[in-house]
This record gives sequence, C-alpha cells and structure tokens, in this order.
Amino acid sequence: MPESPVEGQGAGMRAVHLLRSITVELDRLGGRFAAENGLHPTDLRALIALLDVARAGVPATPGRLGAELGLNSAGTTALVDRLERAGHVRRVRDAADRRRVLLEVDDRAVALGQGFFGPLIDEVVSVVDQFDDAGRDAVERFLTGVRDAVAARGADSSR
Amino acid sequence: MPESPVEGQGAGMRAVHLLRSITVELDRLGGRFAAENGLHPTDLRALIALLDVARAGVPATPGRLGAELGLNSAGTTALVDRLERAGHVRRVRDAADRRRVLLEVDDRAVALGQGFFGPLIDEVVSVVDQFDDAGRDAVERFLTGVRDAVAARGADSSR
DNA sequence: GATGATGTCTCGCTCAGCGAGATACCATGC
DNA sequence: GCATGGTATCTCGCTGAGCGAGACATCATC
Repeated sequence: MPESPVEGQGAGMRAVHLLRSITVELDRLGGRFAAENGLHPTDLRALIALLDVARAGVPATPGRLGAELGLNSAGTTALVDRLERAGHVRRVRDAADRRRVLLEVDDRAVALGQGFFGPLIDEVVSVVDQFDDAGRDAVERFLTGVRDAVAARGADSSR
Repeated sequence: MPESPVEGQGAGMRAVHLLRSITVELDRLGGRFAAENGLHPTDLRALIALLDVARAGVPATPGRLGAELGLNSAGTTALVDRLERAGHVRRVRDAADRRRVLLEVDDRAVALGQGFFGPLIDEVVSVVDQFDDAGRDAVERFLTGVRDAVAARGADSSR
C-alpha cells in the first residue's frame, strides 16, 4: 500500500500523480475560461455536456442536462435561464412531445469553446502523434483502463 | 483541424476524448464523495490541496490555500471555518509569525480520503503494471506531455 | 515608536442551487 | 369522449458559498 508521492515511486504512482495534477490544472483552466467569459464553472460543464450529447445525436433537454450535472429541476431551470440569457443556448419546444424543451447550442458558443480549448486539444494530439504504434496503443489502453475503473467506482453505490 | 469525435478518429482524438471522460467521471465521483461526507466540492478540493502541500513539507496556511483554490480571503475564512467545524482541520497560530495560522489536517480526514480514493488509485496502478517497460514509458511521457501542455496554457495570460 | 506591508477575520450582499409544489402535456384506462 | 397517473418543465421561497470592502493584529524597517 504505497502512499507518499515523493520521487522514486513506482511508475504506477507516478502515473496517478500526473493524472491528478492534470485534472487539477484542467479545472483551474476551465475556471479561468469561465470567469473570462462571464459564466460559472457549472455553465461551462453544461456547455461541454450539451456539445457532447449533440454530437452523440441525442437531442438535449433540460432534464437530461440536469441529470448529467447532478442538479435538481429548479437549479436546471436557472442554469438554462442563464445560458439562454447569455445567448449560448436556445429553448425550442419539442413538436413531438410538447412537454419537452430541446436545447440548441448557439454556433458562437461552440466557436468560443473551440477557440479556447482547440489549441490545447491540438497539443495533446501532437503528443500522441510522437509515439510509434505500440506507444499509442499503450496510451489508449491505459486511458481506457483508467476510465473504466473510475466509471465503475462511480456507478457502484447510489445513482 | 479535426472536430467530430465519432468513431474512426485518429488515436490522438481518441486519447483526448478518453481524457475528457476521465475528468468528467472523476469530478462526478468527487462530488459523490463530497455529498456522502457532508462536504462541498470545494471542501474536497481544499482537503486534497492541503494533503498535497503537507506532503511537500510546506506548512499550509489559509492564505496559500485560498490562492490555490482561487478564493478570496473572506471565502477562505468561511471554508476553513467549515473544515474546522467538521473536524477535518485544526487552526494553530504560528509561533514564529503570529499573524499566520497553520492548518493541520486531522488524521481521520486523511484516512477518509484514502478509504475512498485508495482503491481507485490501486486500480490505476495495476493498470500501469500490466504494461512492459516500453508501455509504461509511453504512458508516463504522454501524461507528462499533457500536464505540461495544460499547465503552460493555464499560466499564459493572467496569474 | 511611527509607517507601511502582510495575514486573517468580520460585515453585508449577491446569486447558484435546493425542496416543495404548480402547471402543462402525454398515455393509458374506462 | 373524459378521468387517472406519469413525466417534463417551471415558479416560489429559502439556505449558504463566495465576493468586495474594510477592520484588526502582527511583522519589518526606519
């Protein structure tokens, strides 16, 4: 049972600490982006989630968004209000099921996000491109393994 | 300039999306841990940051903690109040500089965090252990590259 | 011992998110 | 057709995290 993270740890623990500092830096970066654009961290998470489900082809609704972010319905309404007021999102009544509201992300919001995160994404891609096939495969299997581990632990008890 | 993330993308984009879903799952998990233990996401981030600087040997103070989390002094005081009320942290006047308050993390808080995140850490370590030396090296170089990219982007404009 | 800098805390406020419940709509039964 | 239950969203009132401004104590320097 390893614990202290000083130098000279195993490769596994070094990977763990690198991952952690990546997540810390990432949400610091996200916070800065949010602050610069007058939106809250939650708003940013919401936009990212919206773009995600949009690409998956599923139409986004307040209900799904709220569940994704762990907000209740009241908080979700307030969130969508904010996004709509800022012009990042439009509410459109679903013609098929008129209880539903579909959320359409404005193109400028997409462009905004891509302008900020695009360069970072390109850098990560270029890091991966430096490896040979075996290296790329290792990276991908590692990430997949970590994602599955985290997701499994996130799914076990409640929800 | 790649964009859509559907299947059949390059290895680089797949890595990007895996990384993103890892971070999403991780902070969902963190949120759950926080909720289960009656503390807010910020409190969890604070505890993690405190453990970090403690391991680095630097004594933790409200000032440093607030800067780390991006809170102002009022918010930091409120945060430390909460942590102290919950018994996770103790305030100790610094004898050398009596303006300062040193923050000592309670052993039970450390144990709590390790009980929750320890198994996940072990799993990540075991994922890494499955690779040969070349694979481990690739993973580490990848993570280092990503961390540097994120940190560089986080440092450029303000702060 | 006065002066400025620094670390922490207090006060009053704003606003994100919660719980409870209202409202509108769909999908069944009769 | 019309009641009944389920679902999606929104409204209302409230709690509390975090902010700005400033108070206070302590250190460093002259």
